[in-house]
Amino acid sequence: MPKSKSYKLVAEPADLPPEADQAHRFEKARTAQATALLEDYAELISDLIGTEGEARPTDIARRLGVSHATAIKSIARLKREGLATSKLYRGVFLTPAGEMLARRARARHRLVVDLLVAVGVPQEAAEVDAEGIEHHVSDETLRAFATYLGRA
Amino acid sequence: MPKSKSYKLVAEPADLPPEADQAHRFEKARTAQATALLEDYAELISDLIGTEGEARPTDIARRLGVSHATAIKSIARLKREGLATSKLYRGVFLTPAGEMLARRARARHRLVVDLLVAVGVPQEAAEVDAEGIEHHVSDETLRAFATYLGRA
DNA sequence: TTCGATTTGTAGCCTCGGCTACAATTAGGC
DNA sequence: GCCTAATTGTAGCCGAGGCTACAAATCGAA
Repeated sequence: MPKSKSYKLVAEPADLPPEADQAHRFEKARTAQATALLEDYAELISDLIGTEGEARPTDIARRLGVSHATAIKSIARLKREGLATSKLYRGVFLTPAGEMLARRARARHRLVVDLLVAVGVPQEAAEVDAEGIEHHVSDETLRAFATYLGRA
Repeated sequence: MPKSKSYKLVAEPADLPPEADQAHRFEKARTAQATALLEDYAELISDLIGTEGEARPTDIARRLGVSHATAIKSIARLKREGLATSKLYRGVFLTPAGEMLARRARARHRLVVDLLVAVGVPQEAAEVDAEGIEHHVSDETLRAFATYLGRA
């Protein structure tokens, strides 16, 4: 059944079938989800090193609410991706790439919380929701948030 | 399923160590992610039935940008969860529960897009980001959005 | 009606991110 | 210094959600 012709308001890649646009959005959301966990770990490891002096797997696990085995497995993934390093039975450290990821994740997190609060979301709800939202906020949207908050 | 907080596998804050709060937030984000796919499917199926008269697996797959096999497998999960029905080689339909989920997902999606646009995010970026964000917006935050947009 | 193209479904494989159970190592109390 | 407790790491299981390849059913045209 041929559907009626739609029109696009946005240029980008010339003339794709209309549903490709939608598919592209879902794909974006999926890839964002794939990096979400890495961002959470990087941010947390950075925090722990800053406040505790070191980032130990059990602390990471407790903070994230997962078993230590899960945390260690995820840390292994961070290492595979070149974001962290660690030696056997020693703490975890971030590579420069990991630090950068953590810094950007933290900045994004704060901006999202502040934006939510600014539009009237209660602080606690903002903190909770931001945890899931932050990974899906594009740079463009982030800039708009900063502008809205008067930090352009 | 709705994110009812009536049953709690996780204790409330206040009488817990400080890091439990953080763990609780991460857990919320994880469970939200678990229902995200179901919401996307329900919303899309509802849309397709509305605009095309039927929801066929291949159309669903194309819109979501996944293989038809993946779509069919996910549809099977929707059926397991009591959100959809289908007979062999026939289209997919939503149960009342599925319809409800779709309706709420769509309303939330629109509210998120509108809120983003209202704070200055370009339309196209808002559409893209909302796809990932919508699943992590709590009812409380949603109400704040509605109030902000003057639709309280 | 028959036959090929399309659609739908099945089988099997992969990675990821949970988990428990168990093993190895380190750290602390005595 | 030694022995126990805590920590760290490993193995193996599970389900979710991707994929390809193949099989079965339906549709449509000749």
